[in-house]
Amino acid sequence: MDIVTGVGVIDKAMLILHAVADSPANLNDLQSATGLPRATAHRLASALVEHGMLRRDADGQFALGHGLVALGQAAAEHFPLADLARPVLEDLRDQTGESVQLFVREGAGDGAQRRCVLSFESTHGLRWIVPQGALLPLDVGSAGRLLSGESHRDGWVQSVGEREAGVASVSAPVTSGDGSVIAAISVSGPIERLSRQPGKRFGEEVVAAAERLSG
Amino acid sequence: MDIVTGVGVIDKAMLILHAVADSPANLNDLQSATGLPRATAHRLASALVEHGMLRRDADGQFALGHGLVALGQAAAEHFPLADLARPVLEDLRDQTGESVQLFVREGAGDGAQRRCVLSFESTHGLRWIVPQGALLPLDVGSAGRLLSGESHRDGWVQSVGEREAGVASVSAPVTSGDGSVIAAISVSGPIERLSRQPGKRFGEEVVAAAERLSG
DNA sequence: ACGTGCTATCCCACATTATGGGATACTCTG
DNA sequence: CAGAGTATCCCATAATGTGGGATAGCACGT
Repeated sequence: MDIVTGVGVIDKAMLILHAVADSPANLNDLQSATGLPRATAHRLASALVEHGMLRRDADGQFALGHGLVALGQAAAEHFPLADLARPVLEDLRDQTGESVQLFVREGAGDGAQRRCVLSFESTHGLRWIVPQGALLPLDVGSAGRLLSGESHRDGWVQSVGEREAGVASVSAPVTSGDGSVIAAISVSGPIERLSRQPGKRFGEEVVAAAERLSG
Repeated sequence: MDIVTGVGVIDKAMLILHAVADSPANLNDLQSATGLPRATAHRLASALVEHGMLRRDADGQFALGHGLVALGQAAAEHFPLADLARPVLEDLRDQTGESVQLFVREGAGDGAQRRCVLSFESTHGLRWIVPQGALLPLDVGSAGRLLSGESHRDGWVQSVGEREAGVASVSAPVTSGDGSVIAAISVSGPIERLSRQPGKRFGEEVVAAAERLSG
């Protein structure tokens, strides 16, 4: 087995999925991308094909399968927040002209992270992009600190050049009926435009958007 | 182990995913839906949560995870045919007023099936619905027989009450540059509207749509 | 407050399951 | 036809996942 022992089949299967996620891959690509032995990679990939998580494309390469898009759709349907948030975020993006995102906390305890569920890009030429589905750390960035429980005096939290140099952001919490934070809305862009006090600049707008969603 | 021995971890994981796909489920639901022992279901589900394929919702229930929507999106991006087909199918639906679908063959040899990649519903009150992502048999239904290699003299294949009583359909092949069949476009609806010769009624339209996509 | 029924989570000896090195079968290309 | 680059198959080995049961946590009703 690999140097790292104690990894389960599911972990290996996920390695394969993510290796294929970027672009279709043949067995050799899989092997080098995952570090798995050929036979193992082949067996797992074949099993995933059987279940529609992967497919063989015209060239015989492994690509993400159609079962995955079906499951992905189902997943989106079972998460109504994203649908509700779409128009709100779009409005916010138009108001501010900057990139806006919706983050949710994901994972337990120490390994917790935040996931960008929704992302609309700034209309400016110089724009800061967070891809949908991206996983970001929980301890840096305004939305991250917000989701990790940091208090927000004015309804928002800001950060300047914290997670990424040159990027500033303001975030506000989306709360459920009982007041618990279930998500965070974030406006982010270059410091040059957001200034060193992004909260002053866009705090009100972000909070308003977050409140439209809360409840 | 279960009565059915020889099933792999991945198969069990997929059981769990599909059990959750319909609606969020707690551990007991999972247990009865999958037939897996509690401990096993719990361990696998937890592993899937770690990888973002599942998540714990507000009630602690297992639901489809955000990682899944990200992968699903990526999968859709890597399958350009679906995007190209969208406007074509929409036009076809408007022309015919009936439900239209795009099918691709999936799986090898004996266990081959067809997957509905795209589905637009008829505007009629009485409509025949094939959900996106659905897996259908390859040996019945016009699109099924088409994808399993049946010849199509007039450019289309029809079926009447074959897979489902009361439902008729016409399908035409989408071919790649070298003439091989890579997908099938299908118009289907109640026999009352499509008649017992759906090919005569909508054959031309389906073939035209399929040709717009081919190549 | 206490018991009761429900659930999620953890533990550990066991053997079923996945493993992976290597042999084989394909499929192009020159 | 030789040769390189593939995918696929095989099978002895042991590492992995298993699952019965024990524990912990939670919510409700008496």
